[in-house]
Amino acid sequence: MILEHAVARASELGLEALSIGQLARELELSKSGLFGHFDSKADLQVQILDKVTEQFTRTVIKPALQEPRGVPRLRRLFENWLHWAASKDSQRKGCPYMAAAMELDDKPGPVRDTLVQAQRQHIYVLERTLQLGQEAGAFDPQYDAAAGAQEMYGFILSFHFYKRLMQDPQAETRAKQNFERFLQRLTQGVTS
Amino acid sequence: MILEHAVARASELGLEALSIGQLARELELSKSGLFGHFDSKADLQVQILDKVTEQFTRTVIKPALQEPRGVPRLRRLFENWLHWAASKDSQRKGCPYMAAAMELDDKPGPVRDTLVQAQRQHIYVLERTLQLGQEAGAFDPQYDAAAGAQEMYGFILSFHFYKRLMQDPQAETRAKQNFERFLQRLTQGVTS
DNA sequence: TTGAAAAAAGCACGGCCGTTCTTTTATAAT
DNA sequence: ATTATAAAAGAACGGCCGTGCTTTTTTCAA
Repeated sequence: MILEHAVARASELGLEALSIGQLARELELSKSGLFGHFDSKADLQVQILDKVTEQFTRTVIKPALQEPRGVPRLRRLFENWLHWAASKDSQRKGCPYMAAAMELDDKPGPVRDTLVQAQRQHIYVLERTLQLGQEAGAFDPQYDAAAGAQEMYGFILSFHFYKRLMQDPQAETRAKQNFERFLQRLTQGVTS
Repeated sequence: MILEHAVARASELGLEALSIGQLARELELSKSGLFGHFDSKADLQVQILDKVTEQFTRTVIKPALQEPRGVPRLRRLFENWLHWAASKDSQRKGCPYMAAAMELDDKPGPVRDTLVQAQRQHIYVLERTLQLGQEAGAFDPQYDAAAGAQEMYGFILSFHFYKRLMQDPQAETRAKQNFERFLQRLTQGVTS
Protein backbone atom coordinates (compact mmCIF):
# COMPACT_ATOMS: atom_id res chain seq x y z
CA MET A 1 0.00 0.00 0.00
CA ILE A 2 2.80 2.33 0.90
CA LEU A 3 4.62 1.38 -2.26
CA GLU A 4 1.60 2.03 -4.44
CA HIS A 5 1.34 5.56 -3.25
CA ALA A 6 5.08 5.96 -3.46
CA VAL A 7 5.00 4.87 -7.08
CA ALA A 8 2.32 7.39 -7.87
CA ARG A 9 4.21 10.24 -6.28
CA ALA A 10 7.56 9.20 -7.68
CA SER A 11 6.18 9.26 -11.19
CA GLU A 12 5.24 12.88 -10.63
CA LEU A 13 8.21 14.18 -8.72
CA GLY A 14 10.99 11.77 -9.53
CA LEU A 15 12.78 9.39 -7.24
CA GLU A 16 15.09 11.92 -5.63
CA ALA A 17 12.59 14.68 -5.06
CA LEU A 18 10.20 12.34 -3.33
CA SER A 19 10.88 12.63 0.38
CA ILE A 20 10.07 10.29 3.19
CA GLY A 21 8.52 12.98 5.32
CA GLN A 22 6.21 14.04 2.54
CA LEU A 23 5.22 10.46 1.86
CA ALA A 24 4.47 9.90 5.52
CA ARG A 25 2.34 13.02 5.71
CA GLU A 26 0.29 11.99 2.71
CA LEU A 27 -0.26 8.52 4.10
CA GLU A 28 -0.97 9.90 7.58
CA LEU A 29 1.87 7.97 9.05
CA SER A 30 4.76 9.03 11.19
CA LYS A 31 8.03 9.46 9.42
CA SER A 32 9.74 6.74 11.39
CA GLY A 33 6.74 4.45 11.12
CA LEU A 34 7.10 4.56 7.38
CA PHE A 35 10.86 4.42 7.41
CA GLY A 36 10.74 1.18 9.36
CA HIS A 37 9.71 -0.63 6.21
CA PHE A 38 12.86 0.27 4.37
CA ASP A 39 16.53 0.05 5.11
CA SER A 40 17.28 3.39 3.53
CA LYS A 41 15.96 5.82 0.99
CA ALA A 42 17.89 4.06 -1.73
CA ASP A 43 16.17 0.84 -0.74
CA LEU A 44 12.82 2.56 -1.03
CA GLN A 45 13.75 3.80 -4.47
CA VAL A 46 14.75 0.35 -5.61
CA GLN A 47 11.50 -1.10 -4.31
CA ILE A 48 9.59 1.61 -6.13
CA LEU A 49 11.34 0.73 -9.36
CA ASP A 50 10.64 -2.96 -8.85
CA LYS A 51 6.99 -2.22 -8.30
CA VAL A 52 6.89 -0.09 -11.42
CA THR A 53 8.50 -2.86 -13.43
CA GLU A 54 5.92 -5.30 -12.17
CA GLN A 55 3.16 -2.91 -13.21
CA PHE A 56 4.72 -2.34 -16.60
CA THR A 57 5.09 -6.04 -17.24
CA ARG A 58 1.53 -6.68 -16.24
CA THR A 59 -0.20 -3.88 -18.10
CA VAL A 60 2.01 -3.35 -21.13
CA ILE A 61 3.99 -6.47 -21.95
CA LYS A 62 1.79 -9.34 -20.86
CA PRO A 63 -1.32 -8.33 -22.82
CA ALA A 64 0.82 -7.86 -25.90
CA LEU A 65 2.31 -11.31 -25.63
CA GLN A 66 -1.14 -12.79 -25.89
CA GLU A 67 -1.55 -11.37 -29.36
CA PRO A 68 -0.29 -13.41 -32.30
CA ARG A 69 3.21 -12.63 -33.49
CA GLY A 70 3.73 -10.00 -36.09
CA VAL A 71 1.66 -6.89 -36.61
CA PRO A 72 -1.00 -7.50 -33.95
CA ARG A 73 1.51 -8.08 -31.20
CA LEU A 74 3.72 -5.18 -32.16
CA ARG A 75 0.80 -2.79 -32.45
CA ARG A 76 -0.63 -3.89 -29.16
CA LEU A 77 2.74 -3.45 -27.50
CA PHE A 78 3.14 0.02 -28.91
CA GLU A 79 -0.34 1.15 -28.02
CA ASN A 80 -0.08 -0.17 -24.50
CA TRP A 81 3.25 1.54 -24.09
CA LEU A 82 1.86 4.80 -25.37
CA HIS A 83 -1.06 4.52 -23.03
CA TRP A 84 1.31 3.82 -20.18
CA ALA A 85 3.36 6.91 -20.95
CA ALA A 86 0.27 9.08 -21.14
CA SER A 87 -1.57 7.69 -18.13
CA LYS A 88 -2.65 10.26 -15.64
CA ASP A 89 -4.73 8.46 -13.06
CA SER A 90 -4.31 8.01 -9.34
CA GLN A 91 -1.87 5.17 -9.78
CA ARG A 92 0.57 6.89 -11.99
CA LYS A 93 1.18 10.18 -13.72
CA GLY A 94 3.23 9.67 -16.81
CA CYS A 95 6.08 7.25 -17.08
CA PRO A 96 7.85 6.80 -13.76
CA TYR A 97 10.99 5.58 -15.47
CA MET A 98 11.58 8.82 -17.30
CA ALA A 99 11.90 11.12 -14.37
CA ALA A 100 14.25 8.62 -12.80
CA ALA A 101 16.26 8.15 -15.97
CA MET A 102 17.43 11.71 -16.16
CA GLU A 103 18.36 12.09 -12.51
CA LEU A 104 20.27 8.86 -12.48
CA ASP A 105 22.07 8.78 -15.77
CA ASP A 106 25.20 10.14 -14.14
CA LYS A 107 24.91 8.65 -10.68
CA PRO A 108 26.18 5.10 -10.37
CA GLY A 109 24.74 2.87 -7.70
CA PRO A 110 22.13 0.21 -7.05
CA VAL A 111 19.18 2.45 -7.90
CA ARG A 112 20.59 3.27 -11.28
CA ASP A 113 21.47 -0.38 -11.88
CA THR A 114 17.90 -1.40 -11.15
CA LEU A 115 16.56 1.17 -13.56
CA VAL A 116 18.98 0.28 -16.34
CA GLN A 117 18.19 -3.38 -16.02
CA ALA A 118 14.46 -2.74 -16.25
CA GLN A 119 14.84 -0.45 -19.22
CA ARG A 120 17.11 -2.90 -21.02
CA GLN A 121 14.61 -5.64 -20.44
CA HIS A 122 11.74 -3.62 -21.84
CA ILE A 123 13.69 -2.69 -24.92
CA TYR A 124 14.70 -6.26 -25.34
CA VAL A 125 11.03 -7.20 -25.45
CA LEU A 126 10.56 -4.64 -28.19
CA GLU A 127 13.50 -5.98 -30.12
CA ARG A 128 12.46 -9.58 -29.67
CA THR A 129 8.95 -8.78 -30.84
CA LEU A 130 10.42 -7.42 -34.04
CA GLN A 131 12.65 -10.46 -34.48
CA LEU A 132 9.82 -12.92 -33.87
CA GLY A 133 7.75 -11.05 -36.41
CA GLN A 134 10.54 -11.41 -38.88
CA GLU A 135 10.90 -15.11 -38.21
CA ALA A 136 7.19 -15.54 -38.63
CA GLY A 137 7.45 -13.89 -42.03
CA ALA A 138 5.36 -10.90 -41.07
CA PHE A 139 8.16 -8.33 -41.16
CA ASP A 140 10.89 -7.56 -43.61
CA PRO A 141 13.80 -9.77 -42.48
CA GLN A 142 16.32 -7.20 -43.71
CA TYR A 143 15.27 -4.71 -41.09
CA ASP A 144 17.72 -4.22 -38.22
CA ALA A 145 15.65 -5.13 -35.19
CA ALA A 146 17.83 -3.17 -32.78
CA ALA A 147 17.56 -0.03 -34.86
CA GLY A 148 13.82 -0.57 -35.19
CA ALA A 149 13.47 -0.88 -31.44
CA GLN A 150 15.41 2.32 -30.93
CA GLU A 151 13.18 4.02 -33.47
CA MET A 152 10.00 2.86 -31.80
CA TYR A 153 11.33 3.86 -28.44
CA GLY A 154 11.87 7.28 -29.93
CA PHE A 155 8.21 7.47 -30.92
CA ILE A 156 7.26 6.88 -27.33
CA LEU A 157 9.77 9.29 -25.88
CA SER A 158 8.93 12.14 -28.21
CA PHE A 159 5.28 11.53 -27.58
CA HIS A 160 5.89 11.78 -23.86
CA PHE A 161 7.73 15.07 -24.25
CA TYR A 162 5.24 16.59 -26.61
CA LYS A 163 2.33 15.61 -24.45
CA ARG A 164 3.55 16.12 -20.91
CA LEU A 165 5.91 19.01 -21.23
CA MET A 166 4.63 20.92 -24.20
CA GLN A 167 1.04 19.79 -23.80
CA ASP A 168 0.60 19.33 -27.51
CA PRO A 169 -2.89 17.87 -28.04
CA GLN A 170 -1.86 16.30 -31.33
CA ALA A 171 1.07 14.42 -29.87
CA GLU A 172 -0.77 11.12 -29.74
CA THR A 173 -2.18 11.38 -33.25
CA ARG A 174 1.25 12.01 -34.67
CA ALA A 175 2.89 9.29 -32.62
CA LYS A 176 0.42 6.76 -33.95
CA GLN A 177 0.80 8.17 -37.43
CA ASN A 178 4.56 7.73 -37.23
CA PHE A 179 4.19 4.23 -35.91
CA GLU A 180 1.81 3.21 -38.67
CA ARG A 181 4.24 4.50 -41.24
CA PHE A 182 6.97 2.56 -39.53
CA LEU A 183 4.80 -0.53 -39.64
CA GLN A 184 4.17 -0.03 -43.31
CA ARG A 185 7.88 0.06 -44.00
CA LEU A 186 8.35 -3.00 -41.86
CA THR A 187 5.76 -5.05 -43.72
CA GLN A 188 6.73 -3.75 -47.13
CA GLY A 189 7.21 -6.54 -49.66
CA VAL A 190 6.06 -9.20 -47.26
CA THR A 191 3.31 -11.45 -48.49
CA SER A 192 1.92 -13.38 -45.54
CA MET B 1 31.19 32.93 -15.26
CA ILE B 2 28.93 31.78 -12.48
CA LEU B 3 26.26 30.92 -14.98
CA GLU B 4 28.61 28.89 -17.13
CA HIS B 5 29.50 26.66 -14.26
CA ALA B 6 25.88 26.52 -13.19
CA VAL B 7 24.88 25.35 -16.65
CA ALA B 8 27.49 22.61 -16.55
CA ARG B 9 26.33 21.34 -13.19
CA ALA B 10 22.65 21.67 -13.96
CA SER B 11 23.02 19.51 -17.04
CA GLU B 12 24.39 16.79 -14.80
CA LEU B 13 22.18 17.07 -11.77
CA GLY B 14 19.08 18.80 -13.00
CA LEU B 15 17.77 22.20 -12.10
CA GLU B 16 16.22 21.24 -8.80
CA ALA B 17 19.01 19.09 -7.47
CA LEU B 18 21.56 21.80 -8.09
CA SER B 19 21.94 23.71 -4.86
CA ILE B 20 23.26 27.16 -4.22
CA GLY B 21 25.55 26.06 -1.44
CA GLN B 22 27.12 23.42 -3.63
CA LEU B 23 27.58 25.87 -6.46
CA ALA B 24 29.22 28.36 -4.12
CA ARG B 25 31.59 25.74 -2.78
CA GLU B 26 32.68 24.70 -6.25
CA LEU B 27 33.26 28.29 -7.28
CA GLU B 28 34.98 29.10 -4.00
CA LEU B 29 32.47 31.75 -3.16
CA SER B 30 30.36 32.32 -0.14
CA LYS B 31 26.78 31.20 -0.40
CA SER B 32 25.42 34.71 0.05
CA GLY B 33 28.04 36.18 -2.25
CA LEU B 34 26.73 34.00 -4.99
CA PHE B 35 23.11 34.45 -4.07
CA GLY B 36 23.45 38.19 -4.42
CA HIS B 37 23.45 37.83 -8.18
CA PHE B 38 20.02 36.30 -8.25
CA ASP B 39 16.67 37.19 -6.81
CA SER B 40 15.83 33.62 -5.95
CA LYS B 41 16.64 30.10 -6.89
CA ALA B 42 13.89 30.14 -9.49
CA ASP B 43 15.52 33.19 -11.01
CA LEU B 44 18.81 31.34 -11.16
CA GLN B 45 17.10 28.44 -12.87
CA VAL B 46 15.54 30.72 -15.44
CA GLN B 47 18.86 32.35 -16.14
CA ILE B 48 20.45 28.95 -16.53
CA LEU B 49 17.83 27.98 -19.07
CA ASP B 50 18.31 31.22 -20.95
CA LYS B 51 22.02 30.61 -21.09
CA VAL B 52 21.46 27.09 -22.33
CA THR B 53 19.14 28.35 -25.03
CA GLU B 54 21.74 30.84 -26.14
CA GLN B 55 24.31 28.05 -26.36
CA PHE B 56 21.94 25.79 -28.23
CA THR B 57 21.09 28.48 -30.74
CA ARG B 58 24.72 29.28 -31.30
CA THR B 59 26.10 25.76 -31.61
CA VAL B 60 23.21 23.81 -33.07
CA ILE B 61 20.82 26.06 -34.93
CA LYS B 62 22.97 28.84 -36.32
CA PRO B 63 25.50 26.64 -38.13
CA ALA B 64 22.66 24.67 -39.67
CA LEU B 65 21.00 27.78 -41.02
CA GLN B 66 24.12 28.53 -43.01
CA GLU B 67 23.66 25.36 -44.99
CA PRO B 68 21.49 25.45 -48.11
CA ARG B 69 17.87 24.47 -47.63
CA GLY B 70 16.90 20.87 -48.01
CA VAL B 71 19.00 17.85 -47.20
CA PRO B 72 22.22 19.63 -46.20
CA ARG B 73 20.53 21.90 -43.71
CA LEU B 74 18.40 19.17 -42.20
CA ARG B 75 21.31 16.79 -41.88
CA ARG B 76 23.48 19.44 -40.33
CA LEU B 77 20.77 20.33 -37.88
CA PHE B 78 20.28 16.73 -36.90
CA GLU B 79 23.96 16.00 -36.50
CA ASN B 80 24.57 19.10 -34.44
CA TRP B 81 21.64 18.22 -32.25
CA LEU B 82 22.90 14.70 -31.77
CA HIS B 83 26.31 16.01 -30.90
CA TRP B 84 24.76 18.42 -28.44
CA ALA B 85 22.85 15.63 -26.72
CA ALA B 86 25.96 13.49 -26.48
CA SER B 87 28.41 16.16 -25.44
CA LYS B 88 30.35 15.37 -22.33
CA ASP B 89 32.89 18.14 -21.94
CA SER B 90 33.48 20.66 -19.19
CA GLN B 91 30.77 22.95 -20.46
CA ARG B 92 27.98 20.49 -20.52
CA LYS B 93 27.21 16.86 -19.84
CA GLY B 94 24.34 15.72 -21.97
CA CYS B 95 21.33 17.79 -22.78
CA PRO B 96 20.49 20.19 -19.97
CA TYR B 97 16.91 20.50 -21.14
CA MET B 98 16.13 16.89 -20.57
CA ALA B 99 16.84 16.66 -16.89
CA ALA B 100 14.78 19.81 -16.46
CA ALA B 101 11.97 18.57 -18.64
CA MET B 102 11.10 15.65 -16.43
CA GLU B 103 11.22 17.50 -13.14
CA LEU B 104 9.13 20.33 -14.43
CA ASP B 105 6.48 18.67 -16.52
CA ASP B 106 4.07 18.75 -13.65
CA LYS B 107 5.15 21.91 -11.88
CA PRO B 108 3.70 25.11 -13.32
CA GLY B 109 5.62 28.32 -12.92
CA PRO B 110 8.07 30.64 -14.64
CA VAL B 111 10.85 28.07 -14.81
CA ARG B 112 8.65 25.61 -16.59
CA ASP B 113 7.34 28.33 -18.89
CA THR B 114 10.86 29.27 -19.88
CA LEU B 115 11.72 25.68 -20.64
CA VAL B 116 8.57 25.05 -22.65
CA GLN B 117 9.09 28.15 -24.70
CA ALA B 118 12.67 27.17 -25.54
CA GLN B 119 11.69 23.66 -26.43
CA ARG B 120 8.81 24.84 -28.61
CA GLN B 121 11.13 27.18 -30.40
CA HIS B 122 13.67 24.48 -31.13
CA ILE B 123 11.04 22.14 -32.44
CA TYR B 124 9.65 24.92 -34.54
CA VAL B 125 13.06 25.28 -36.15
CA LEU B 126 12.98 21.60 -36.96
CA GLU B 127 9.50 21.85 -38.40
CA ARG B 128 10.32 24.95 -40.38
CA THR B 129 13.43 23.33 -41.80
CA LEU B 130 11.27 20.54 -43.11
CA GLN B 131 8.76 22.97 -44.58
CA LEU B 132 11.40 25.06 -46.27
CA GLY B 133 12.87 21.92 -47.74
CA GLN B 134 9.48 21.04 -49.11
CA GLU B 135 8.99 24.48 -50.60
CA ALA B 136 12.42 24.25 -52.16
CA GLY B 137 11.37 21.00 -53.79
CA ALA B 138 13.88 18.92 -51.92
CA PHE B 139 11.40 17.02 -49.78
CA ASP B 140 8.17 15.24 -50.50
CA PRO B 141 5.50 17.94 -50.09
CA GLN B 142 2.98 15.36 -48.87
CA TYR B 143 4.90 14.74 -45.72
CA ASP B 144 3.40 16.18 -42.55
CA ALA B 145 6.14 18.46 -41.27
CA ALA B 146 4.90 18.43 -37.69
CA ALA B 147 4.86 14.64 -37.60
CA GLY B 148 8.29 14.59 -39.18
CA ALA B 149 9.62 16.92 -36.55
CA GLN B 150 8.19 14.77 -33.81
CA GLU B 151 9.76 11.74 -35.42
CA MET B 152 13.18 13.36 -35.64
CA TYR B 153 12.90 14.57 -32.11
CA GLY B 154 12.29 10.95 -31.18
CA PHE B 155 15.53 9.93 -32.84
CA ILE B 156 17.38 12.37 -30.65
CA LEU B 157 15.58 11.45 -27.46
CA SER B 158 15.99 7.73 -27.89
CA PHE B 159 19.63 8.27 -28.74
CA HIS B 160 20.05 10.23 -25.53
CA PHE B 161 18.48 7.48 -23.47
CA TYR B 162 20.36 4.67 -25.12
CA LYS B 163 23.66 6.44 -24.79
CA ARG B 164 23.49 8.14 -21.42
CA LEU B 165 21.38 5.79 -19.38
CA MET B 166 21.97 2.43 -20.96
CA GLN B 167 25.42 3.27 -22.27
CA ASP B 168 24.79 1.49 -25.54
CA PRO B 169 27.86 2.09 -27.73
CA GLN B 170 25.84 1.59 -30.89
CA ALA B 171 23.27 4.23 -30.04
CA GLU B 172 24.78 6.82 -32.30
CA THR B 173 25.19 4.50 -35.25
CA ARG B 174 21.57 3.47 -35.07
CA ALA B 175 20.33 7.00 -34.57
CA LYS B 176 22.10 8.11 -37.72
CA GLN B 177 20.90 5.03 -39.51
CA ASN B 178 17.33 5.82 -38.57
CA PHE B 179 17.74 9.40 -39.64
CA GLU B 180 19.17 8.44 -43.01
CA ARG B 181 16.24 6.15 -43.63
CA PHE B 182 13.93 8.94 -42.65
CA LEU B 183 15.71 11.21 -45.08
CA GLN B 184 15.35 8.66 -47.81
CA ARG B 185 11.61 8.54 -47.30
CA LEU B 186 11.48 12.29 -47.24
CA THR B 187 13.27 12.68 -50.55
CA GLN B 188 11.52 9.77 -52.20
CA GLY B 189 10.15 10.62 -55.63
CA VAL B 190 11.66 14.08 -55.58
CA THR B 191 13.80 14.96 -58.54
CA SER B 192 15.73 18.09 -57.72
C1' DT C 1 -5.42 -14.39 28.02
C1' DT C 2 -1.04 -14.05 27.80
C1' DG C 3 3.11 -12.94 25.48
C1' DA C 4 6.21 -12.79 21.49
C1' DA C 5 6.68 -10.20 17.29
C1' DA C 6 5.75 -6.59 14.31
C1' DA C 7 4.26 -1.94 13.33
C1' DA C 8 3.82 2.58 14.42
C1' DA C 9 4.94 6.62 17.05
C1' DG C 10 7.85 9.96 19.41
C1' DC C 11 11.94 12.26 19.79
C1' DA C 12 16.41 13.87 18.75
C1' DC C 13 20.54 14.38 15.93
C1' DG C 14 23.57 16.64 12.47
C1' DG C 15 23.30 18.53 8.05
C1' DC C 16 22.04 21.15 4.15
C1' DC C 17 18.53 23.94 2.19
C1' DG C 18 16.92 28.90 0.50
C1' DT C 19 16.76 33.31 2.20
C1' DT C 20 17.49 37.61 4.88
C1' DC C 21 20.05 40.82 7.23
C1' DT C 22 24.47 43.32 8.42
C1' DT C 23 29.21 44.14 7.82
C1' DT C 24 33.37 44.08 5.38
C1' DT C 25 36.04 44.38 1.13
C1' DA C 26 36.96 45.61 -3.58
C1' DT C 27 35.99 48.59 -7.68
C1' DA C 28 35.97 52.72 -10.08
C1' DA C 29 34.70 57.73 -10.72
C1' DT C 30 35.41 62.26 -8.98
C1' DA D 1 42.39 60.63 -1.82
C1' DT D 2 37.60 60.47 -1.17
C1' DT D 3 33.54 58.69 -1.95
C1' DA D 4 29.53 56.38 -4.14
C1' DT D 5 28.71 51.73 -5.80
C1' DA D 6 28.91 47.19 -6.21
C1' DA D 7 30.55 42.57 -4.72
C1' DA D 8 31.59 39.40 -1.44
C1' DA D 9 31.54 37.64 3.20
C1' DG D 10 29.60 36.45 7.72
C1' DA D 11 26.18 35.02 10.63
C1' DA D 12 21.68 33.62 11.60
C1' DC D 13 16.74 32.03 10.70
C1' DG D 14 13.21 28.40 10.18
C1' DG D 15 12.47 24.34 7.76
C1' DC D 16 12.91 19.89 5.94
C1' DC D 17 15.99 16.16 5.10
C1' DG D 18 17.53 11.06 6.18
C1' DT D 19 18.42 8.32 9.92
C1' DG D 20 19.09 6.30 14.51
C1' DC D 21 17.25 5.43 19.04
C1' DT D 22 13.46 4.29 22.56
C1' DT D 23 8.79 3.69 23.76
C1' DT D 24 4.14 2.73 22.84
C1' DT D 25 0.58 0.47 20.36
C1' DT D 26 -1.24 -3.13 17.49
C1' DT D 27 -1.41 -7.88 15.67
C1' DC D 28 -1.96 -12.56 16.20
C1' DA D 29 -0.62 -17.29 17.65
C1' DA D 30 -0.18 -20.34 21.66
